Amino acid sequence: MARTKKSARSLLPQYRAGGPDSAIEAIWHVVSMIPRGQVSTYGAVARAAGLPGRARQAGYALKMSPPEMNLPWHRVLGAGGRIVFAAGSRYFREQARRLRAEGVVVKNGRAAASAMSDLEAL
DNA sequence: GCCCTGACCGCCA
DNA sequence: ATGGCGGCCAGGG
Repeated sequence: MARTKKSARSLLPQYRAGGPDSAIEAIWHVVSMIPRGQVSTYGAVARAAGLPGRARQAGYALKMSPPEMNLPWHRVLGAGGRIVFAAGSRYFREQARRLRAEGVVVKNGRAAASAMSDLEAL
């Protein structure tokens, strides 16, 4: 997927203004609610956003999220708590660093299951 | 509109 | 644990 910019980015004003009314906004909203020190997965986020089976959308939404939004993207992992970025890559290290910074145990690119939050309960 | 590429997922060999 | 496969769907060419 090559980069995009405007489409999703142009939704930021609406997101700030009101409640989620689009797939991307719903995802951003869910991610913003993951507690510090806890993590979730793309699939779970998508479900919680009312988009079951659309984990890819969650990834897309995060990729497109404006930095100014300061979403805790690092708390979103692949199935099983695995960091999806290529091991050793820049983002991989960045995510592991941020997670450990908030107390999440990361071993071999995988977060301890105990840190997995139950979005259903939010 | 068709084809390919993804910050994905679950199932099965 | 590892790899392949089909399913999912938005963008870009």
